[in-house]
Amino acid sequence: MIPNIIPGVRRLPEPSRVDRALRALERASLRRTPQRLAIVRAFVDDPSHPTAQMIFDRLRDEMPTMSFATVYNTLASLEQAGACRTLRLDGPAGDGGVRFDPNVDPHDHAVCDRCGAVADVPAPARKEPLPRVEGFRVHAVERILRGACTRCAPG
Amino acid sequence: MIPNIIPGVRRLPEPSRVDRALRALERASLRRTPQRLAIVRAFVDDPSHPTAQMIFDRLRDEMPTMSFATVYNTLASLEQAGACRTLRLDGPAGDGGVRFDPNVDPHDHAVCDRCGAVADVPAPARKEPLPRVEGFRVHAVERILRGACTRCAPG
DNA sequence: ATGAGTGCAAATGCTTTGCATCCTG
DNA sequence: CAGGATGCAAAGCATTTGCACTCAT
Repeated sequence: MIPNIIPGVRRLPEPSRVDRALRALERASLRRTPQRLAIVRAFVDDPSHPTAQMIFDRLRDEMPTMSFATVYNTLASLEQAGACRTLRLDGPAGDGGVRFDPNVDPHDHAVCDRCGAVADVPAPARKEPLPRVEGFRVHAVERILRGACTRCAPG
Repeated sequence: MIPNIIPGVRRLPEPSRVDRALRALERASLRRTPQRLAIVRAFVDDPSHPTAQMIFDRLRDEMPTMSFATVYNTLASLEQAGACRTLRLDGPAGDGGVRFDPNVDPHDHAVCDRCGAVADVPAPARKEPLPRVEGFRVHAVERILRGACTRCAPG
């Protein structure tokens, strides 16, 4: 079943996303097992940045033997394969879990400090140069936009 | 495991920081107890973004009765009082804990993907306008600079 | 038959909570 | 003496691990 999402609406499955993930699995020489396929389908088009728990819950019905460990393993594999990213963005309202983001294109995250909702925000059109930091080689910049969603702070 | 401070050297205590924290406590009508004072002194000048565990360990010697709960309580109070900030920035090398940052001035964080070290990076001089996001009211932008410290990736 | 993948349960680690006690105002 | 603060231990979670079993190559 299709769970709660916050500001975004659940997009209809885009075959391209599922395909992209499956190709990533193949590239990493990982087998296309029923469990992995189910996990991929369960979250690859979900913009709500679900936790492993949420994904696990979604799959209980259609695949009652699904194991928690398999969810974690698969998500870790997908991340290694470049088919998803992991986030930790708990703020004041955060629930402390790792969240999985099937969107691997560069983008920021808007996080509601009150309800913990997360929304993707397209990266700025003009890409800025990586900042220089002494003693560091910067590979990427991750931006979290903290605030309140209109549902929590209307008006 | 506790990653060490990377580029920064532990600064000598700046009375102003301790004072600022104590004033924040006062403003929040929180008592200046020996435990809180010790906790403040133990991390307020530490740029390594320690975890509660690290702070607790530091205090074991000078205050053997110190309780873990008190460390958490005090740090939560300090955060509420605006005297510190909490971070979760575990990446690939992250150890999963909440980290405490006594620096409440606007700044970014450089995180080493290999050893988990964290360094403060002064915010860019020219401040950019807050990005507009539909369905959100953005209060602040948090930037994490992912990369490798020169200790992990020399040259 | 070899090894990847899975499922179950137990273990781990960080954080929070409950509650009795202590202390300060 | 009332409420804030502390200390201790236990409870809660999310995540990881160990191990036996299954299945595909």
